[in-house]
Amino acid sequence: MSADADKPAFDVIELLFFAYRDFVRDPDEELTAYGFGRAHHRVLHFVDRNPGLRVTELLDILKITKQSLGRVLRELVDKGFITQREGAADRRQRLLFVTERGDRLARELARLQTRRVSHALSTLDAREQEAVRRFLFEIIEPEERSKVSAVSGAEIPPRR
Amino acid sequence: MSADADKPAFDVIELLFFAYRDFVRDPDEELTAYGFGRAHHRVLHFVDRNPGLRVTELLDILKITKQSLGRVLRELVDKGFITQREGAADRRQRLLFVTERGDRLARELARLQTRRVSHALSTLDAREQEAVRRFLFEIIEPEERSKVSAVSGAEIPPRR
DNA sequence: CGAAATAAGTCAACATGGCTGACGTAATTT
DNA sequence: AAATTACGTCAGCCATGTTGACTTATTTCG
Repeated sequence: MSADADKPAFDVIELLFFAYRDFVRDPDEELTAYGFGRAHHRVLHFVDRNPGLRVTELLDILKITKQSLGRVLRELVDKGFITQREGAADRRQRLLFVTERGDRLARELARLQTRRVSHALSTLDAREQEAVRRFLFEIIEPEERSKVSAVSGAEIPPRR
Repeated sequence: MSADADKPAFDVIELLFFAYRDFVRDPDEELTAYGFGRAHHRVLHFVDRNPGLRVTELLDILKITKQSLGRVLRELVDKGFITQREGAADRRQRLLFVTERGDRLARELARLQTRRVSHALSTLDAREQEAVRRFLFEIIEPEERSKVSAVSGAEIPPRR
């Protein structure tokens, strides 16, 4: 096989650390201007991408507790970046939507990260770009993969 | 070009989030048994990989403050996972080394992450694997790349 | 119908790991 | 001899995660 499963993959482990460290840098800076942090970014992002998201679904995506989410969600609602609407079928639900302001911020943050990602992808041909997507997808915990496919637009080409 | 620099790269942005979320999961669990957290892991990892690392260098790698590092470093030293030795040339320096215990833990944590990474790499051919390394390397802030090459064993094949 | 389960929110207390600012000490460099 | 550097430390603050307990409204199920 090409990958020695036994020999420590130090290089990729470290690249993941450094890449992620810098991947979240630009948004982090921008967010301080709004009094927000990384946690707010994540919530805003997934609500922007999935209008009408239920709170329970968001908790499952983020893998944090209801209480942790509660704090940042309240701030996002108070400052007018997210609104909640009662579910039509199930009135216990508080479906989440971004406001126009929320959408603008979400897209600005996505633009910053897209700039970085697009640059990196531009050094690869189409097949190699697909390989990157497959690699990241396969890093994800197996039971989580179907959920990621559902929530994210990412289409992962099959192995081989 | 293959990558639309304007169209938001939502798929890769989200894959990076989910992949990193799960990438740090196994070590996080293991670490609680020692009363350590993610911050200790990072310190232990880079000292294990770079014996004799200087404190200043470590600060530059982690991009945190001296005070933040001080806390976790003290705990790692107190619990016998890291030792400090006076620099031979410059006696102001406190060069960092892992103890035998430290080495064992560092390698165990690396094993967990290697398992995940190796699996993901195994779905790719050799050229695609190189593409993954190049992608991650290009995500890193340009001025940081040479430092990463120096500290990490990662050999990044040139673009094209 | 009534009981149980579910969706969501909230209060309180605590842990981790960042941060700033101010200082101190030893050693090296200029 | 003075300035700089490497490292450490005290004190306090902030963001974001945790557990545990409890409430309210609504839906589901026997």
